[in-house]
Amino acid sequence: MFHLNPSSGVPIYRQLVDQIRRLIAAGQLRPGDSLPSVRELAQAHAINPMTISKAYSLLEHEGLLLRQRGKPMRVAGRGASPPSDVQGALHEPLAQLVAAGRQLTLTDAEIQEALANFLQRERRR
Amino acid sequence: MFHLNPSSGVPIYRQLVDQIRRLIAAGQLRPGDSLPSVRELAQAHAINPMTISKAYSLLEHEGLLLRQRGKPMRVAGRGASPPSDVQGALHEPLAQLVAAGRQLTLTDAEIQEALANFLQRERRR
DNA sequence: ACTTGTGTATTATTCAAATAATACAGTAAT
DNA sequence: ATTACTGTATTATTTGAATAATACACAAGT
Repeated sequence: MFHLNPSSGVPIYRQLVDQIRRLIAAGQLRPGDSLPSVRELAQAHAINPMTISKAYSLLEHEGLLLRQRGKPMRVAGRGASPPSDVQGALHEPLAQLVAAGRQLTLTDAEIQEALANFLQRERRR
Repeated sequence: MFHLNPSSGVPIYRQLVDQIRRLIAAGQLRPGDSLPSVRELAQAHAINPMTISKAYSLLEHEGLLLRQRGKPMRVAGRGASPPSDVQGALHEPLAQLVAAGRQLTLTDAEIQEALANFLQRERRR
């Protein structure tokens, strides 16, 4: 069900997180669907159950998965996710951008313009 | 001249590489300019000269810097400086920000608003 | 109660990347 | 030749993330 390559440079738990996120986004996994047990996956890929659990936990923290004690993880429903801390989650990338801009002696307006241009270009693709 | 944070999660040598790349792209550092000596930078930031050297070597390998035995590193290229490419210089931090925003399912306008807010707050400090 | 299935908290281990120590080689001025 | 600068090759050490071992808690069927 999943492609996990232990020697790819990308951590296994991250490969799993990315793949599950994509499957949910694409609708392959739908709200209510349950996921393979950590032991099942662990055995199939010859890795430790905790590695799978780590991936599941991250996705649960993101609001994409639901945990139910003693039962398998399930895909969460849409909009069922708790209100995310937008300012908090964006703080780091914002700070990075602004620091980079300042180092180039850009004004605030110029930084905003750079973002506007970037979004504009993306929209064109 | 540089902002190096040893406890940021991002390796120091990589922070340096990124910043120098941006400064060159934006024209802040021009062909022929020489860079601070590894010891100077190392002392200023209380880190090992080899860490700086590692950054310099990577940039030399990229063709952005020139090494001259016994002499300081210099920015590669000669003659007129290439046109300043602020947009290109900021591409990475911009992409990071937008990716984070998309992850939160924000609209482009909301991402721009978050930046505006951030700048506003900074101005107040 | 027992068995067999969930996930996971806690702790230990592994392993590779990042950093540092040391010694060396080139340049240039004195 | 000496001094005072450059950067770096080589080696060692540190550090932190990724992974694993172990033991535990809950659920559900028997």
